[in-house]
Amino acid sequence: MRAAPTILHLDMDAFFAAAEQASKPSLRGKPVVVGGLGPRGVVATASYEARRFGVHSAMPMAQARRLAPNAAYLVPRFAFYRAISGQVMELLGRLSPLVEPLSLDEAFVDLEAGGVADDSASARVAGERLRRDILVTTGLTGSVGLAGSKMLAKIASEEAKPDGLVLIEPGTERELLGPRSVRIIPGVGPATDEHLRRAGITTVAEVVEAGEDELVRLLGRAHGGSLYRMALGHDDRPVVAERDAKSVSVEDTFDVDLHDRLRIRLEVERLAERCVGRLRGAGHSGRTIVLKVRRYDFSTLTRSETLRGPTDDPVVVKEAAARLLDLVDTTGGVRLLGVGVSGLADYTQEDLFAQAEAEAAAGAVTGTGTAVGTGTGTGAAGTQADGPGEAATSDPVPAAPATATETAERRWSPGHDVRHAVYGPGWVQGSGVGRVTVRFEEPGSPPGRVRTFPVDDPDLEPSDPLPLVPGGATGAAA
DNA sequence: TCTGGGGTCCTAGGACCC
DNA sequence: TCTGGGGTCCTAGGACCC
Repeated sequence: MRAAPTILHLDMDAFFAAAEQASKPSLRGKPVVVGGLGPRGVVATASYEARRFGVHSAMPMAQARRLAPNAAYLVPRFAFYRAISGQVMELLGRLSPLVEPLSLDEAFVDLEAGGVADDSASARVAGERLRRDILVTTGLTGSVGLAGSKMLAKIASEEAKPDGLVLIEPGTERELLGPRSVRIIPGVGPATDEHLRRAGITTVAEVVEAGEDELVRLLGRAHGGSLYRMALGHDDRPVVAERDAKSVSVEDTFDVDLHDRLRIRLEVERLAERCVGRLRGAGHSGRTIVLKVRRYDFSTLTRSETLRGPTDDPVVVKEAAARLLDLVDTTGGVRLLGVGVSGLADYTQEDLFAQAEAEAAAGAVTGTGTAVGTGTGTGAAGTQADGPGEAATSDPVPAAPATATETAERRWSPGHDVRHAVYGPGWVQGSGVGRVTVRFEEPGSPPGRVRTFPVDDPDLEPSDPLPLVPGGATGAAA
């Protein structure tokens, strides 16, 4: 806990939805819901207008549609959000070398390490200037929390939403937190809340009264201990700039449950390949392969296997995943499959073999003079240098063979940018029965009008997102 | 039309070792 | 010579976060 509020937490307001509204003028001031549009989709972000209808993150899309039937429903465009996020993180980097991103739209900044602030007044000035810079360069609003610890800075930014700044003066945290629900403390979710409620604890003050021993008894060593410290306002966790990834995973929920064992095996192999693609793209290898299966009744299980050494070989991961699948009963159907790799390293088992052989060979050279192929042969089998990384090697395989029209329609996802040879830039409002509807407008323009085309219209083509701010560099390499 | 996808951290039991 | 006491690794599951 610092004596000055020099830890800053930035949280962009309704980030995905706000980015879509900024890029599509006709959606400004309107309810916008971003999320999966399939039969099993959930809400990723709802604009504040949509929240007024009761729509919120993680809500099933079907429920959102019942609550807000007139909202715009869009699929997320991560490449676009990443580009904006990059601009925001760049601004944070100007404040301090110590920036800890938590997600695309959230980060901690250590203002003291950046030398920009050592007292409340200058911290507030830095925070307000940051909010202004973010608005100018991205056209979006973010909320800022300032406090003497990470936990309090995060609570402050939550209080500041939307489009605000809250500074918690060190020394005032106990009276501020005391009467609030325990849910205000990060790490207290529905389960912990219920657990505490049954023990008669609902407010932060009651957590303090209960005492550390009681909390440890209720919640366990780590959780109970940290909750007690947080309730007192004690939090000395530093802002850490770089954190190494610990696992890489890929999963798919299917529109309809899978029953066919062969199909299930095929999907597991495809997931294993995608997972390895990401693993290699990040320059990693891993020792533990994890298979995740969610069954028709939503019961979820994992099976894992740890190899003797780390690998980034798609065949090795695929075979391990297949072995793990053999351990799982899938009768009744499967709604989700996932493949992950943990125990990450930046070398592989094959590297070690190659190294060991090279050493043995080096020894053999002086020893017997009968050295066999040193390294080159095994090296080729090992690191197959620079894989294709995250290349989109596979399109989703539809459950049933697609018609040509369906294939053409898939090119036009709702919300994605397009360009028409005559009408210029616009975005897909919807598609179906062989037609695609486009609204012609762009970030700086007034709300545009809608036209409909055949899905195979040669004048219409997909395009990259346009910058949200004139001269800005938001155009994502999507 | 009930419940995504990508992560992190913790717990608990058994194996194994000293 | 009635059952010690850690430590670490592995596996499975669960809570939580965005």
